[in-house]
Amino acid sequence: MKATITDVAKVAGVSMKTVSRVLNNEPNVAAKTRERVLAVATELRYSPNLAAKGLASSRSYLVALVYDNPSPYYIAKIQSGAIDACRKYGYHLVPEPLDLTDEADEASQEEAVRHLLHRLPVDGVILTPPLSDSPGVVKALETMKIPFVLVAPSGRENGISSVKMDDIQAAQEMTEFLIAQGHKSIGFIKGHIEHSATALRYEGYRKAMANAGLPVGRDEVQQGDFSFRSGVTAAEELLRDRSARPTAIFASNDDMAAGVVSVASRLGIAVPDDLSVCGFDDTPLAKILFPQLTTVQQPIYEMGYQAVKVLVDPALKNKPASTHNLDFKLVVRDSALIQGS
Amino acid sequence: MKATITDVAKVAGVSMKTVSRVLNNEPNVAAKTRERVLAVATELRYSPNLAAKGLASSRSYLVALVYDNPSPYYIAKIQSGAIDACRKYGYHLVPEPLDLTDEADEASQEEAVRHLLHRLPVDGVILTPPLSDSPGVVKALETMKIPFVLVAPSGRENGISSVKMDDIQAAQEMTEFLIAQGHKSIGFIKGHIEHSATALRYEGYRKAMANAGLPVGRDEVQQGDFSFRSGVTAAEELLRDRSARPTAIFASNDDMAAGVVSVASRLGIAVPDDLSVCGFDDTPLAKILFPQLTTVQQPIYEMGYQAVKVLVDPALKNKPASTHNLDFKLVVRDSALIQGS
DNA sequence: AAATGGTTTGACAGCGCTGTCATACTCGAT
DNA sequence: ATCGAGTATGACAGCGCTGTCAAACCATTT
Repeated sequence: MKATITDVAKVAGVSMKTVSRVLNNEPNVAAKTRERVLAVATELRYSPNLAAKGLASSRSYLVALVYDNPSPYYIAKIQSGAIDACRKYGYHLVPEPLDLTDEADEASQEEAVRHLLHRLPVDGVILTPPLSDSPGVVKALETMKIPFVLVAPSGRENGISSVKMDDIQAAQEMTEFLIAQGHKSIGFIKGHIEHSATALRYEGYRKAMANAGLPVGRDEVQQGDFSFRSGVTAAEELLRDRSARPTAIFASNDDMAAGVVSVASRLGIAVPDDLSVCGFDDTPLAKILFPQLTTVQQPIYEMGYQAVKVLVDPALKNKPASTHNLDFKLVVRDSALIQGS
Repeated sequence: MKATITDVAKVAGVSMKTVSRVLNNEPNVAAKTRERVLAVATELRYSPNLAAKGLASSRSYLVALVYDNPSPYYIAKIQSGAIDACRKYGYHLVPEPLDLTDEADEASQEEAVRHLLHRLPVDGVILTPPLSDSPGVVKALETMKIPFVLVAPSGRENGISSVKMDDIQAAQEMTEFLIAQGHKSIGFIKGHIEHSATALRYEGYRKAMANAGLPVGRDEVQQGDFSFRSGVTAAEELLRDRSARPTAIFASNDDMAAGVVSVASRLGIAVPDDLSVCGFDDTPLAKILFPQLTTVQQPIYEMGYQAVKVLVDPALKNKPASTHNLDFKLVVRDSALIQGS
């Protein structure tokens, strides 16, 4: 049924070891031999047994994606990128949700991770936010000596590899875009206090406003929590004063931007004619909404892909920790259209 | 660092095999011995090496979730249920997206699956829609003799295990709910022609209408394709005639229902006062929309959980193929509220 | 006391592969 | 022709575990 290395070796008339060398692209094999082995392997439909490989080389060819993220959309995209990368390198991805809500203190978080990874010996771990900011989780991985990568961590952890996006820069560019449209009074809705992106996006907004010499009034910035409902509340506040309301609102995620749009339509404020609205994240919602949302597209898929690469690519593996900054993209749609176009 | 069975055996003063027996809950071990071994195992923080176990027993303790589904939300939920079940049974879940868009004919689909599963020897495969209706994929699994379960297949495949939900019944109950609200003219928007659920949901609608003795006018049923846009188009058609429009619209998924709601608000038709709207699926969108959508909640998580159970639970494994019908739930929200409440 | 049948235990091989190390082979320089 | 320094190949053990089968043990029954 399923061919083994021994079978291939026999048919090709070489030793198992040589077959192994060919299959793993090791050097020191004559071109002719390599060719022959390869031919036999495909003919016999040979495919390696991961368990045996793993046992012999004490590697598992498995990468764990550890997450504790409320957004299935975000995880799905990361996962999608990670799986594609895994396939390229002959690895497999094992998603491991980790519920830390019950583990308040650092020590028990550490224990939870340890327990999780004890069962499955993986060659690497990808930590997604908010886990990438959890000291307990990071510590567990360090003591277990399992290589890991942080996805979108907030701080500038040194000595740890990470893949991230420049939230500050993105928020800044989005704000600059609005300013370039002629807006002078731009409302901002902040995200959940505990989420690391919140501060970064706000900083980008402030920077852009400051650079343009535009004052930011106290009432122009509202606290939200990334939920639709908080967007509604914030928008009501922002749009309360008919005479002095902002001409644009930048919500720091799409859900809240959707809240803004819904309030605007209830109040009879036309978007984008009377009010431009921007979101952040480019969730599926952004395209479903009417009008469609101008937003920032994060390189989520790419982060997943890159994370795996950092872990398993022989060229990057075992190298000193590296930080990979991936590019975002401003997606301009109807909710904050270019004026006069 | 990591203890092996040999270590445990030595410390406990028994043979490796006995330790193995204890750890796998095999019978014929003296209670006292079992206890001692267990104690040593925990003391040594022993945890089995999956690769070695797999190699020796020619099992992998891995279950593949094979999908080709455009909806990340659906997959995420299935996956979540499947992972939880895997954890319970000591297995792990490996998601395997399978892009069949390039493989038109059955034979090449078969080959694609074979290739996919050739690399990773899994103990079972979960097929999600629309793959659960693909003859090529099913055939590949059959010839490879890999146990598999179908999630929400359309037909009544015999000899194959499946977990499903009764779409007909659900659509029927939703329609009956609307009828009970006093609606006599209920519009229906069908889903994508190629999707198996489309016909089932439509059938449920027709049944309910027929049972209530309500005629279904030609204009009352529109063809959609599960997209927001198609919901918009269908709603425009349904609501075109001001005088003879339906008082309720049942869209066969939430995205299309969202389309209906947006058209209604554009036309100044109040939901639910002038028009009740229902969806199907209970996607996150349903709660974000204003008004929130009355819809059908599918047991997606449960299907994932049950699927793994069928595959790995010793009590169900190797048993004749079984079909598991899981319960749906009508979620009544503002878009089709109970009258007068 | 011997025979019976069941329970408990262990010795050992081997799953399919890779790491290690020894051997054989190649070729340019002497 | 001879040597040395690679380059190419193979023999073999062993990764950590389980399946098989035989041995030892126990409590009955004759």
